This record gives sequence, C-alpha cells and structure tokens, in this order.
Amino acid sequence: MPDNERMTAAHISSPADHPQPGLRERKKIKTREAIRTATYALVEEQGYDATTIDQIAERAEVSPSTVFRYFPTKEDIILTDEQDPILLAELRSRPADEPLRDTMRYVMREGARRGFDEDPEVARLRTHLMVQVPAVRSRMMESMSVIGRTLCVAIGERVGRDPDSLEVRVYTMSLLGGLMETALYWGEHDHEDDFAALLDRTLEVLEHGLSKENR
Amino acid sequence: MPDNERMTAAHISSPADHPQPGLRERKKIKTREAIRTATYALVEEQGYDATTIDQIAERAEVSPSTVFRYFPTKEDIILTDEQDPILLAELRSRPADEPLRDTMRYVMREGARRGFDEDPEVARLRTHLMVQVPAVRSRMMESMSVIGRTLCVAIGERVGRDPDSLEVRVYTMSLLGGLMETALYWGEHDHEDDFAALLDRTLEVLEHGLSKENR
DNA sequence: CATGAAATGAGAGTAACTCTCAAAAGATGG
DNA sequence: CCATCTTTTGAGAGTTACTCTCATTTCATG
Repeated sequence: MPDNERMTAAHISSPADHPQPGLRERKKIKTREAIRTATYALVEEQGYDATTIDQIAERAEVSPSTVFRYFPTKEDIILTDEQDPILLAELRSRPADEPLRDTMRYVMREGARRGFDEDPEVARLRTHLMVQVPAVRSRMMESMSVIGRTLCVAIGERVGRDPDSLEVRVYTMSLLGGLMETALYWGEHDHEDDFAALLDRTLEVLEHGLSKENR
Repeated sequence: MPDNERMTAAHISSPADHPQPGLRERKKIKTREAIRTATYALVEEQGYDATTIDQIAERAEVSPSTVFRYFPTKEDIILTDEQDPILLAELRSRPADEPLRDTMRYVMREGARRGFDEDPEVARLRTHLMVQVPAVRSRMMESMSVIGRTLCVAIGERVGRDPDSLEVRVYTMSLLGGLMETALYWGEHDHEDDFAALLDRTLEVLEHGLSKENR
C-alpha cells in the first residue's frame, strides 16, 4: 500500500480554469460536491465512525467505487478542500522581503476567514472532527507534513538556505506544529475566541518563547 | 470506533515491578516480545505492507486474536516501546529550575542513546519505517500529540501557567514538532550524523529562529 | 453521426480490526 | 494434590475501508 502520493488526479486542476470547461468537468465538480455534502450530512446525523462509504455513496447517488475514485480515504472527504492550493499560491506570491511571521500570520488568517465565511456549519463540524476523531486528526497531521515540504522550499528561498537543511526543516515544522495546535485549540473551544487574536498570541510565543507567569 | 484510549492494559505496569511476578506475567512478556521480534523479522524480509497480521501470528506462534490483544494496531507493534514511560518519568524527575531546553535536550539524547544502544538494527529499521511508511509515521505523530498533553502539564508547572493555555500548548507542540523533524532527518540520513549534534542545532533554531544565510 | 476517450458501476478480493464464546492454563485455598 | 476460580487464549464469524478488473455508459470531437 505505498501511498506516498495522496493527491488524486482530481485534485490537480489545470492552471487555466475556464468558467465553462465542458460538461464533463462540470459533472465532476458536481459529483465531488455531492459526495462531500452527503458525507457531512451523514456524519452530522450519525457520527463519523457510524457512517460508511456505502451510505455516502447511496446518498450521493453514485457507486462506492466512484467515492474512492474521488477521494483516496474517508478522512480526505472531510479534510480536502479546494482552498489549500489557493492559499499556497498566495503564500508564494507574498513579497520576498516580508518577514516570515507576517506572511504566515496573513496566510493563516486568510485561510481561517475563508473557510469560516464560506460555510460556518461545515467549518465547525470539520474542526470538531479534527479534535475528536483520531483518524481525521491523524490524517490532518500527515497532510501537515506534506505542506511542510512545500513550505520548506518557500522558506528556504527567502532565507537563502538549503530547503533540506536541518535548520529550515526544524524551523518549518515547529512553526506548523504551533499553528496546528492553535487551530485545534480554537476548535476545542468552539470557536469562541477570535482566531486572529489567537494567532497573534501564537506567533508571540513562537518568537519570544514562554515567559514565566505572564497573564 | 471511539479509540481515544490507545494504551492497552498490558502497557500499564503496576508501579511495584517485582523481578519474578509469577509465571503468568512472565509469559505475557515473552508473548509480547515474540510478536515484536516476529514482526521486525517479517518486515525486514518482505516490507511493512506485505506483512500481514496472520503471518506475524503464525511466526510468533500465537493466534491472530492474541496479536490484537497485545497491540491495538499493526503500527503499534513497531512503535510501542517499554522505554517511553521511563523517559517520561525521567523528564519529571529533572530539577524544577533547570531551563526547559536543557531538560529536553537531555531527555531526547537519553532516549536516542538508549534506543540505539539496545539494538541498533531494530532502531535503524524502526526509524526507516517512520520515514517511509505513511501509516507508521502517522501513528507516531499521533502518539506525539499524546505525549504533548503530558508535556504540557510538566511545562505548565515549571513556568507557572495553566497547562491548557494556548501559550503552553503552542510552545509544547512547536517544540515537539521540531524535535520530531530532527528524528526524521536523522533517520532519512541513515543516522550518519551525531544525534546529539543535531539536537543542539535544533534547539539553537528553536531558540533563536532562522538567521539568514548562516552556514 | 461515428469513433475514441474518459468516467462509471458492478463485483470480487484483501486485510485490518471487532466481538463472542468455549477451551486451556495459571493462581489459590484447602 | 486436587478443586475451583480467574485470566488468557484460540477459533470463527462479521464489519468495513480500500483495491483491481472489466464491461458499460457518457461525453468529446471531427
């Protein structure tokens, strides 16, 4: 089961995305969406573990095979998102002389804002699943380490170092570790806090460490 | 499948560990060891994915049911270790006024040294699996986040802060993220580097960030 | 409309886990 | 040493995520 490549063909959209790319493409998008909404609905009704692929397929009105053609694992139905590549592109397009912290702050904020504006219900459910279902959390961490690779390159460029050097990799993963924990914290506390504020506190800690008995 | 509790009963050894705790206990330890060595041997021969639980059971001369009684998942056979609780205890026993970085440096070094001294072959195989097999890496990350919970308490105590505060959690997870990446780096490079030296570089980065075009 | 390509569905197969229940093996008191 | 109680084990059936293959359908194109 050598599945280093998690990305399905369906994930990679060609750079030029025409508004009307033919019936076939439109149908694929619709199927994808149907599977996702079916999953979210079922999970909300019965919970994650109780929801089987067959049920998802039935409600989405596709065959189980098709579900797997669109998403490599059950967790990916929940975690995958069209926005990730957008965010990565955005990260790359930031001015090269901008301090890394500012870049990350911006990108993270943007990601949270979009995800939440688009559909608050889904965002809520999703983060709850990240917190509660081990398999989902685990999958998220894995995708984090994939993103880490890309981030290393971006960060390596900026700093003028080998992206594969220990230093760059450690820096990147520690940053990501902190950011992910922030997201989990946010989800655990039912999104009561302002995410931007949490992010600021996080970046403060990452930059200056833990001061004793402050706050 | 609500499996928040990953620890099997077999993992929790009573505080008073007698040297001869009766035949029953001794047999359990032997069975556990048999399953582990069978697994390592088979994985070395045929690779991780190609090795099934049935094969493991057969070579260890137990039933498949028994394998699952001892280890909740296949990945745990490889990752679980009697040393982890020892290391955690050691961490707790460090002087309270020792700087955190020094503590972590010490504990990590100690862990790597022991694991490697004990059985270099197994240690090598294990880290390679962490690097190469997604499921194993993923499971390791999960256990990292469990360790993180414990670490938060320890760190919270030292710093005099709420262990559940965002600050402590972010600090802890970013630390762990960096440390794990160091371990992965070490494994990826076939343990050519001196782990202690890598650790020092890691802690330097975590403390002072990435300086531009140094080295 | 005909031909080629891509997407789908159906179905069989694998393997990791779970659960249940009866048999076996160690512990314990007499 | 034996009888009983408890723990561990094995056997087997069941579930489910995921894989692979092949025939059929559906869209694209000239």
